[in-house]
Amino acid sequence: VSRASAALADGSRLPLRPLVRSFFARSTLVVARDLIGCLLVHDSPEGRTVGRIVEAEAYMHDDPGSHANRGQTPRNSPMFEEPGRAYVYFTYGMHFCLNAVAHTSGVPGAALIRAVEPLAGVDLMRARRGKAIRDRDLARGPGRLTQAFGVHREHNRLDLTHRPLYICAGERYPEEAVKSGPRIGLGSTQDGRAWRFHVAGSPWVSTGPTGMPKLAVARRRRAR
DNA sequence: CAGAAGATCATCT
DNA sequence: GATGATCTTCTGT
Repeated sequence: VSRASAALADGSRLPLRPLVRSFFARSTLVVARDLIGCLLVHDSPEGRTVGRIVEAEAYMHDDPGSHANRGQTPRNSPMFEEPGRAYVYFTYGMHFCLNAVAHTSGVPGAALIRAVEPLAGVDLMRARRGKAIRDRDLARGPGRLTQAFGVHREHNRLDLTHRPLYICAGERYPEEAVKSGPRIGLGSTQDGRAWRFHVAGSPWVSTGPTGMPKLAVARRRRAR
């Protein structure tokens, strides 16, 4: 845990500088990479939560696994809109996932925020997640993260460059500290278009030590 | 309108 | 490693 996180731990008098829109108006791949180390902040009615992004995933338009791959639908329409917005969708009947819309020149794309290191508002996160949840599990995974931060359907399309839900510049991790690899699962690309980024060795990432986590759905699909 | 799949997680063995 | 929870969205007819 770095000095910065210790400083953040006591509360909210830190310099939170929201990212500007041009940050998101780049290739989805680069945005996903550069989100590593940035701070996710939610100023909700219940209080503020802050976490350092340690894992993100790029969904490019030509990735078969991207919601936008087969054209625009009501659900994925935020991916076709202005970069810097949130794309929040509901999945598996229980979970929300938070993406930052990122692309250039109208080509749809989004970066899924998969895990953060809790920095502030830990008590609030635990209140939302459950009393017995260990710190490590508060926001390790896209569904857990949205639950800990109180992100719901209503946050879809919100502008991530300002309150209440925003992303701020943080420490940039050096290249050697960030691992990347192809996302796995059905329709995952072998050509390097669908990429996951995470902080190497961080206990806060959902990615396992040996590589990518298994996808239950792909497994079960295979079994049938 | 029915059916299937899903950018997941908690829990059990 | 395996299973159930739970429901939205999309596709095909």
